[in-house]
Amino acid sequence: MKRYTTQRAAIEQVFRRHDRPLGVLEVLAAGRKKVPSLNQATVYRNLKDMVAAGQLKAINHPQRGTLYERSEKAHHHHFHCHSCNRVYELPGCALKQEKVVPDGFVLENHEIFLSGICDQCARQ
Amino acid sequence: MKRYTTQRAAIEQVFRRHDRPLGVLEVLAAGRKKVPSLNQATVYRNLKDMVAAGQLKAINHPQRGTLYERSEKAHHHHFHCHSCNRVYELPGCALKQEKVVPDGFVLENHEIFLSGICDQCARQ
DNA sequence: GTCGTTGCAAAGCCTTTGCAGGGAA
DNA sequence: TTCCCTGCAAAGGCTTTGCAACGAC
Repeated sequence: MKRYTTQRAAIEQVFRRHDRPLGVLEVLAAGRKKVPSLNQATVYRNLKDMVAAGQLKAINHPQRGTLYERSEKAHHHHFHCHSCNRVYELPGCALKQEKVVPDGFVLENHEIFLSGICDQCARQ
Repeated sequence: MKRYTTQRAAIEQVFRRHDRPLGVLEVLAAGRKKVPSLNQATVYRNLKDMVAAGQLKAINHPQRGTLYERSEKAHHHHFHCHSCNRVYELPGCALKQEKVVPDGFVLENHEIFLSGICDQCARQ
C-alpha cells in the first residue's frame, strides 16, 4: 500500500507553493527547507511516482532539461527567460492548426518552447 | 591551423547523404561505413567544432535528445514519428505570431516539436 | 618535423538502482 | 509488526577530457 511519508508531503508542498515548472534540484532545495535530510534519490523516485500517478507531468525542456509541473493545468506552452533562467507557463496555444503537417502524416502532439526575456528582467 | 582529416570528411559526408537531423550514434554508425576505426569521442568533438563553426546546428529534441542538422536551412520545425523514431524537417513555421507572449515579455526564439506518425508508417 | 587530431580509457554529469535500516499503517 | 520508503553509495547512460600515438601540412 502507498505510504504518505513526510518526504512525499514536502515535495507536494513545493509544487503547491511554486506554481511553475521545476527541476529536480529546485524541488530538492525547496523540499529540504521542510525536511533537511531529504535525499536526491528520494526526490527522483517521488517525482517518477507522481508522474506515473498522473499527479505531475514531466517536460523535456530544450534549455533546462527535465522539468515537472502539476498536470491538472490546461494545454499551454512554456517561455524560458535566458536572463533569470525561469520557465513560465503561457496559457493558450499558439499553433496554427491548419496545414501544420504534410499529407499522410498524423499529428498527435506538439510542444512549443518560447524563449527570450521575461517582463521582470526586461524592466531592469 | 584546422586540419581536414579523413574522419572529419566522413562525418561531413554523412550529413550530405542523410538530409535530416541525426543523433550522435547515427552519425557514428554511418561514418564507420567509411572510416571503420571512427571513434565516438571523435564524433562528439567534430560535431561540437562544426556547431561552433556554424556548419551544423544542435537541436535538443524532447524525445530524441541532441540531434544535429546542417545549419544552412531556412527556419523550420520538426516532426517526430513515434513508430520509426525518425525526425523529419517540416518547412515553414506554424506559430501564430500575434499575441504569443504576455505584455512586457520579449520573444526572441521559439521551437516547435510535433509528433505522431509519419506517412510511411501510417500507410502500413 | 610540427602540432592539431585521433583512439582509448578515465572521469564528469544526471539519473537509476541495490541494499540495509527506518518509519507509516 | 509488517513491509514500503528512505538515505546512502554504487552503478548506468551520455558526454567530455587527459594523454600518448598518429597523420595532415
